[in-house]
Amino acid sequence: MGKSDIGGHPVYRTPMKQWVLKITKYAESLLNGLEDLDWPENIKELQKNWIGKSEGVEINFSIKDSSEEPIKVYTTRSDTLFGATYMVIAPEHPLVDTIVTEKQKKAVEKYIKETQKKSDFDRTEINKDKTGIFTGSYAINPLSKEEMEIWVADYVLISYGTGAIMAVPGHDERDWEFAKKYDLPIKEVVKGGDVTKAAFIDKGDAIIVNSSHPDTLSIDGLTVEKAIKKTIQYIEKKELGTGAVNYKLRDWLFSRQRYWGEPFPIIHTDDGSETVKEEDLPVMLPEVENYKPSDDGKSPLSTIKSWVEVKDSSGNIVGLRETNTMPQWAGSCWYYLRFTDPLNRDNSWSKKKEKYWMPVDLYIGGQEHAVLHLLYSRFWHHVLHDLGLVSTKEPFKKLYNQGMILGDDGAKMSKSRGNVVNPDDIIDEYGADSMRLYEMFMGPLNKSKPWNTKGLQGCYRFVNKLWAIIVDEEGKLSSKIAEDITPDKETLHLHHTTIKKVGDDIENLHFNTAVSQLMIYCNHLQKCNKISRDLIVDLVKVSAPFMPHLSEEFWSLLGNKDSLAYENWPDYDEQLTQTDEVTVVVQVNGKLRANITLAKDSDETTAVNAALALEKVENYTSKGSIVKTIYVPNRLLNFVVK
RNA sequence: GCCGCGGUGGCGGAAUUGGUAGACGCGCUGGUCUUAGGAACCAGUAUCGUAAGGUGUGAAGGUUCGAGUCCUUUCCGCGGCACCA
Repeated sequence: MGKSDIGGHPVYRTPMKQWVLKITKYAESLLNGLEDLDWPENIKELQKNWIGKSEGVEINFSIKDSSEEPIKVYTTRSDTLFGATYMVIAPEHPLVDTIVTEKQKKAVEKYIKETQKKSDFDRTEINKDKTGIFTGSYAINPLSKEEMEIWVADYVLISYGTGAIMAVPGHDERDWEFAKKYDLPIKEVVKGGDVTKAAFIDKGDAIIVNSSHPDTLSIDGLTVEKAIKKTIQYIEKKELGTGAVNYKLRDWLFSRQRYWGEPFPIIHTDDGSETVKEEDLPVMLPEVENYKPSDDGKSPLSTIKSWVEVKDSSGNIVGLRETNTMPQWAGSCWYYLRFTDPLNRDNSWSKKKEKYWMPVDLYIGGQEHAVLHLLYSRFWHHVLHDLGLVSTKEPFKKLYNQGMILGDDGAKMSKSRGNVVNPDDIIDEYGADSMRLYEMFMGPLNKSKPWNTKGLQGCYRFVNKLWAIIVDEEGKLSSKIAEDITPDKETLHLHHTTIKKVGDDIENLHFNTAVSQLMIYCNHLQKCNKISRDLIVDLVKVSAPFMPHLSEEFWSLLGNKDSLAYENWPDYDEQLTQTDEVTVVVQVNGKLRANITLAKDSDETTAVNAALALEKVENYTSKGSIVKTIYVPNRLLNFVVK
């Protein structure tokens, strides 16, 4: 038995009445909604797997010599029905009691008791040795008409499908393992493997064998896919079962026995339960000294009599408040909606504001929320949408996962490893702008990357460099900066390229290359003796997202009263981002041999002539004859020589 | 086991999407300045080679005039799921 982390108290299982949200009703909706979202593929995949849709068929297996209702099983592989040689029902299955024979009763009861003792973890441990017990009863395979032993085993879960399976040991690894252990028959019905050695589970183009019976049907020779279709058709026609869909997604346990959490607005009365009247909402937590758990495992709220008891005007107790509280998710599932209208006292949000702001254009968050938060809030939003309370079906249009900053040893930061970097210390020493800049510069936003204080120092150096360009030693605007300067061609080119690239990179969340461009530009400006004031104005604006504090400082030094935050992004001249001379690479047989500088958009003849005039190139081309010339304007010239 | 992501210098990472691999930064080497240390600045820095030149994006093949980028096989690392019938 486990012990609690704090205090080392024993942990045990106990049945409790809880609140559950029926998220399973929205499984299909949540799955379909994923399609149009601009989310990372892996997150969509995680949600898809979490929902775990599977399509198959539910089939009734009648019990031999019994008038009891048949056992219903769920399978996705109805093509292997002829290979089903035994059945297994979960220990919790309601039919266990009625099926078990007198002779086996004791053994089965003992087995069920044992499984009850196991934790969920032990029961689902994959490498666990499978256990089970024969019930003494038999079922009839509806297609092969053969008798099948019915077993109870805890490798079948009551919570999935129908809680009962047809076992096909030839083509299912779990069933194969179980059949081997208990010496149950293994039958090959899909060709391609050796079922005496292992279950053969490939589907691909595999062909069905040993699957016909004169009184039912034959699927021999069909592919798995076709056999599935044909068997389902037959099963439905003969009313042996129906097509069915299953999801792994479970209903959502939504109550906690804690103080901190929204109370459920429910009052229990002698006649049942009712919701708190709208004018009495919200139900607030009582202010108390002690919110430690109670001794009996109930919510701490249950011990606060004055809060629990709801009285009418004459002081009679008319009901008792629900004392469970909601989990943290209750807030995180809809906070973004409240953000659209945070001061609204009458409603959670107004339709107008919701319509204006929603959906969230870009949601940046960690990958750890891939399934829980991001699935739960989608669920709430779907429900709200169905209730007509929000205007979009999906809450978050684009999702982006930022990577984690690791310790300088490349491992996740943790106190026990001693590799934690405290931002406050960094900010004290280098300033918030240097830290921000470094975090942007480290690498792609979505990648995890190790912290490196040396790298941060590089950014700190850059910040100082920029300061030195703009500010003189007395803290005034540098005398290098003047109104009447005409920038040279190179400076102008760099300037416009920088505005363009930084803007584009921000748009694409490529902050690291945006910073790099700023560095390139500043390295150049540093060498200039005179700099036009106009250029500095723009530079300060494009630096602002990366160094907001310093940029404001520069902005005010430039004589502005208002915040830089109100400025527009500067324009750039596309013409000036281009150069009129380009370097064209000359290759011979794909190997780099020389560079030539040409006027922009030169034609092929000009390029070829310029290239062949070079001795370096000529040396190679003269070794044979030029059979082909590839020219990519402004880029490359390649001679194919044979 | 299944699904997803990723392997580029000593390190973090660039590469206009098939067209000069290594931008920018760190580190390192040499230099200027300095009594010295630090800072700052200048030059160099994938690798083998004195050079000419050769080789290089985890590995092996393939497509192409040309591959970090596309295709096939394979190895390694990270994340998620895991008896879901």
